[in-house]
Amino acid sequence: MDFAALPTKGERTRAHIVATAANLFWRRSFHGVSVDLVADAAQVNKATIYRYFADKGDLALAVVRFNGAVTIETVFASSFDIYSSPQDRLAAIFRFVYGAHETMLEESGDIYGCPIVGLALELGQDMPEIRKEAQHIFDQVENYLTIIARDAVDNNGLNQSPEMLGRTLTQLLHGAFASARLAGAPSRILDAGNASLALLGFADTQIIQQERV
Amino acid sequence: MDFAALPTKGERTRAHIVATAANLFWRRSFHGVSVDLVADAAQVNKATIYRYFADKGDLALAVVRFNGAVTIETVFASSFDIYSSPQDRLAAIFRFVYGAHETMLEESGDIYGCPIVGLALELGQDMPEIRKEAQHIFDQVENYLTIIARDAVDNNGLNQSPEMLGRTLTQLLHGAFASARLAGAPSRILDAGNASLALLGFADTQIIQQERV
Amino acid sequence: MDFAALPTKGERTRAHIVATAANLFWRRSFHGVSVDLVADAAQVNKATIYRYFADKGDLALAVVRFNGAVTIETVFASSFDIYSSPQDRLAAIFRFVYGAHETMLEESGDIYGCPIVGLALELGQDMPEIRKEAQHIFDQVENYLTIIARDAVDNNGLNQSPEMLGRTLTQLLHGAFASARLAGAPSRILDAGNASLALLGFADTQIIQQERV
Amino acid sequence: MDFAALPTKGERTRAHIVATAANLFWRRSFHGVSVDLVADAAQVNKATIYRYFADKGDLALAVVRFNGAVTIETVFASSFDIYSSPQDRLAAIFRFVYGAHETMLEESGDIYGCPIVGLALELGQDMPEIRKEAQHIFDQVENYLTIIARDAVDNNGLNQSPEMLGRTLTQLLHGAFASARLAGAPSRILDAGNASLALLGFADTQIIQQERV
DNA sequence: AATGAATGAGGCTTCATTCAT
DNA sequence: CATGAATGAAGCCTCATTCAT
Repeated sequence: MDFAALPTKGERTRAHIVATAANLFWRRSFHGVSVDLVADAAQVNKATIYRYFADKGDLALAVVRFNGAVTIETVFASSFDIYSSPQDRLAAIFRFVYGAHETMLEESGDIYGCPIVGLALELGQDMPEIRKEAQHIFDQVENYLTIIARDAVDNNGLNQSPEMLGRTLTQLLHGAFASARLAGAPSRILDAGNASLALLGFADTQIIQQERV
Repeated sequence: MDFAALPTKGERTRAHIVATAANLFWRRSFHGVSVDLVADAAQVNKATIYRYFADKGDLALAVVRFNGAVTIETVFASSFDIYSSPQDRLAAIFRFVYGAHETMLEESGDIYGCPIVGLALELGQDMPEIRKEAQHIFDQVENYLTIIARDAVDNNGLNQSPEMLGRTLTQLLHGAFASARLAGAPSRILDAGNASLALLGFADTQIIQQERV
Repeated sequence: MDFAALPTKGERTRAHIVATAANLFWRRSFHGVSVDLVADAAQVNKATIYRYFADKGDLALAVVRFNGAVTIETVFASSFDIYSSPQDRLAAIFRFVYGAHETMLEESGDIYGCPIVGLALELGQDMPEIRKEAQHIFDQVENYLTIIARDAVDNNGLNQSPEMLGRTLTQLLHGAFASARLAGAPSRILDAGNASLALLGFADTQIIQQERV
Repeated sequence: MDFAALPTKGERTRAHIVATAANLFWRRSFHGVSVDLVADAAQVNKATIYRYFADKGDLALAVVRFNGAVTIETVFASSFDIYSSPQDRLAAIFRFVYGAHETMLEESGDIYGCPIVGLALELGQDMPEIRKEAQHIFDQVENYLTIIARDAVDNNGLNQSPEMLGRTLTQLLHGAFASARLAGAPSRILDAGNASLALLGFADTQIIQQERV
């Protein structure tokens, strides 16, 4: 994510375009954003975009990969780095997602749903690679959540398979995004987070919004 | 849904256009389907579409309403009509959704996700009415699921609020669609269904695919 | 060519587009003319062009067919209708081509070569249909010229095969267009015409420019 | 044509670009080849091309000159060097052209027409210099063929002017290229060659394909 | 109630060309 | 001498929409 650190100027330009497009596609969908608009927003000539991406779909694929990398890194890996108990990790993950939604709502007055699923739904039919990529990302997510589930099963002596619990947690996370977007309410993320904790036997733990500056 | 029963020819034409568009938008997204294509598929002149709908967005709104009505009627109301116990009702709902996914996969080789959420995600930004409508539909869904949760809480003596459980069930259902679509696997619906049953304390009950003709 | 006689309005529009494009492609080559320009020249919206032609190449194909039909009809068939002796027919053909070149030069200050060969050379590689069509047209031309050759062989007792003579006449006609275009001189058409007559044993006959109004 | 012999590296680079472009323009026409493609094919940076040529048209002009020089040298001058009788010279010229067509067909599965006329037809309108250059080249060709015609007239006592015969031979050569390209048949070159010999009174001589390795 | 025909705007992509290194 | 990077203009095509019948 540290563009300035990228070796060549070209790679920096490319990364800048991807980040710009990621933001736009997230807010307005793939078809709602023209290549012209991406170029304008990135302050780059349209032809420059085509120097780095074969076509608009190729850009979308790069965006999905970018979104996936950012998500895994900043949400999951970092929660695992900071915390070690399953309840802390899970709470951290949902706290992060919730915080992002709060910020989103404040800054742009709206809530946009999961940027990976959004693109995958819109383009999945025409671009199988995009769906493959999204699937791959959520396999990773499920892996993280399954680890949490396994630790919870061990700690709390649940008699459910960690794998199934991991899958359920993943689906709940999907549902959290969808319902937050439809209702326009970040609190739906908290609902899903608390339900997830309850599911793993941490009924006492509640996700509480951190103070944000 | 029984078009032939509609009084005037105009109403039948209109309903036919909506049903055709619903199918196309579902499979290929809103922007992936041109008005020309809808006209061709419905075997209707393009100008006829504009006789019944102010613009393409208006058609999309009608499609969302249509999808909502069909879903509530054929999935939720009908499950409630046939069954009375919470576990039977829940199982029936998921069995229906699962069956629809199996059929979808067989007939078109792919799985398309929730048609209501799909349109809401794609158009939510530009057409608030559509998101409102989708929200309204899922409020009804949540109502149905909350009733089931309440009965389960009563039956099984759970110490969770039916409202929160209803919400969680709704989110799990959202997640079921998303994950089935990404993975291309109808079994994800069964996973969510069984998790839902477990959540309500019906760990013994399993949703099993009915014989289909 | 009588557009007003075409049954439907659509067919007239289509024919008008083809005729306009034929003229432009002839003067400025296929790639030298944009679809926008064709639309402007035909006083038709660009989208209207795409209502009648799948793409620009499809329009070029229609143009080649049009050019072929016009050529066969106005040059060859009509010369055969009016005259019956081989030398009269051949002279009429070349007189017509020569006259067209003179007019061209007067009206636009330049000479454009054969519109069929021009398009075939430029597009033959990417559009085999176009070359096929051009080949078909010149097969017809060769047929006409072979008939003339056969009659000449009979009349003048030449000991060459009419088929080979027909082919040579066809090649000379090709060369006449090329050399007239390169030199910017209509007289090259007369040269080829007189050489053709000589070839068939009509050394006395000379093609003379008719008085033109 | 011996690039390695060129004094400076720059001249070699330039010559290499011209030769590469000549080949591409020949096969795919001027507008069908982008500067990018020329750069790729020549394994040279695009900016390097603009170091040696003012613009793409300038490159085309260089290509026409190159084609002309190669043609005159390898086909006409060399035939005149090797042979002295008119029929041998003419036969050698057509044999060469025919052989080139056979090779072309074998190596690339297609036949491309005269590269000089092709460019002149496509660009003649926008670039008068190119047409001038092409005209100049074919004046030289006509000179060579007129010399052959003159010798034939002397030898065979024909009562036609060598100049007119030279012109006819030139036009037949043009027609040979055009008809070979349209029909995709190298044999059309032989047809024109034999017709040319017959025209000069060498009815007995036939051009026969040489054994090629 | 329905249709064939037409349109303006805009989308995606590519091109020839130049700049800075 | 050569290159990686960038750009403005233009090209082809499609879309949603309307008109006249």
